Amino acid sequence: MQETAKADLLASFRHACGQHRLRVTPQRFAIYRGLFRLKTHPSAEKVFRIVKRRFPNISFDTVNRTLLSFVRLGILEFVEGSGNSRRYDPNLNAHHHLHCVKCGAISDFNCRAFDRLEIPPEVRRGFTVLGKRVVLQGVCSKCSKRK
Amino acid sequence: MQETAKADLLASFRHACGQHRLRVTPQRFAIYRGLFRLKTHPSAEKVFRIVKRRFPNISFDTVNRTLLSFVRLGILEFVEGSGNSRRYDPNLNAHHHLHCVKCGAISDFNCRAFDRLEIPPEVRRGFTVLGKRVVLQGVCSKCSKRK
DNA sequence: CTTTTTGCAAAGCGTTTGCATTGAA
DNA sequence: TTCAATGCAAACGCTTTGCAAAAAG
Repeated sequence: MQETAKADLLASFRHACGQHRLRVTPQRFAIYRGLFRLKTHPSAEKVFRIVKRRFPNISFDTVNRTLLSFVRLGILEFVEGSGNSRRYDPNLNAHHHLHCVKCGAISDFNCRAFDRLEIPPEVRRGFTVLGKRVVLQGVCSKCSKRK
Repeated sequence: MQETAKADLLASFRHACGQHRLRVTPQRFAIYRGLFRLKTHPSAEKVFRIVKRRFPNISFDTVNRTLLSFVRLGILEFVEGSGNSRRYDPNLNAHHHLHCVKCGAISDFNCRAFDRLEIPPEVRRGFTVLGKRVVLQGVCSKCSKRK
């Protein structure tokens, strides 16, 4: 069962790489696998720590460069963050974000009404829209409690 | 006319500072004035260059620290940006953002329908909403032309 | 007079680059 | 065998911190 899942993942990874003339390396696949286990919006550092557990010799630079490549491939997206380090989002389905202004946490929420938003035609003139998201700024429950 | 505008701006600046026990210094006022001349989403570096034209001795650190203070005061907001340096937004009215994924430019657009979006009650449970914005990712006209 | 703020310098942190070595195709 | 990818180290850019001197209240 687990093995089948892994084989499927590898197949789809090979497919994605093939389309973009990217070589299939064990490091890249380890990063790819690691990403789909995460339900968060990790920084490169975070992905590095996760992948390092299974692949102790991997270097931070490889992780960083691979993440940038994956964005180009469309496997990942950058996430708008007002903080220090760049954050990535492996969830390509329609969803929306909550930004905690205190701790910097980014979490997802779903809302069908938001998904259906129509972009005004004037905006489309002069700007090619690739993605659409509602971002709510505020204070998360952890930070509210911490007072 | 210009002088009146400046006096009004100073009065409102004094008011904002008074409410937060922040001292009124010429540097801070110069930064405050500079911000309201800008229609963009500047980085600290950009604000520094603008303010330095009228206040040549000001240091970058003062600008940087002042911007952070202003965010605490509510004069400014952080802007979600997927890039390198932190960006600020002096426009506190309801508006929405276009992010160019190529050059990192952030521009505003207005849309009454977006302004009126109702936030789902389940989201409000557990998250105190302070701001709401639609963010569109895409390619700006300059980058489209540049091919 | 007291306390905050400024300006400068240094430290810190994340990201990017250059290059020799390794490994995929 | 070729050329891209890796790992390492150094460079870089932006942000933050510490501190003495200057300025605000």
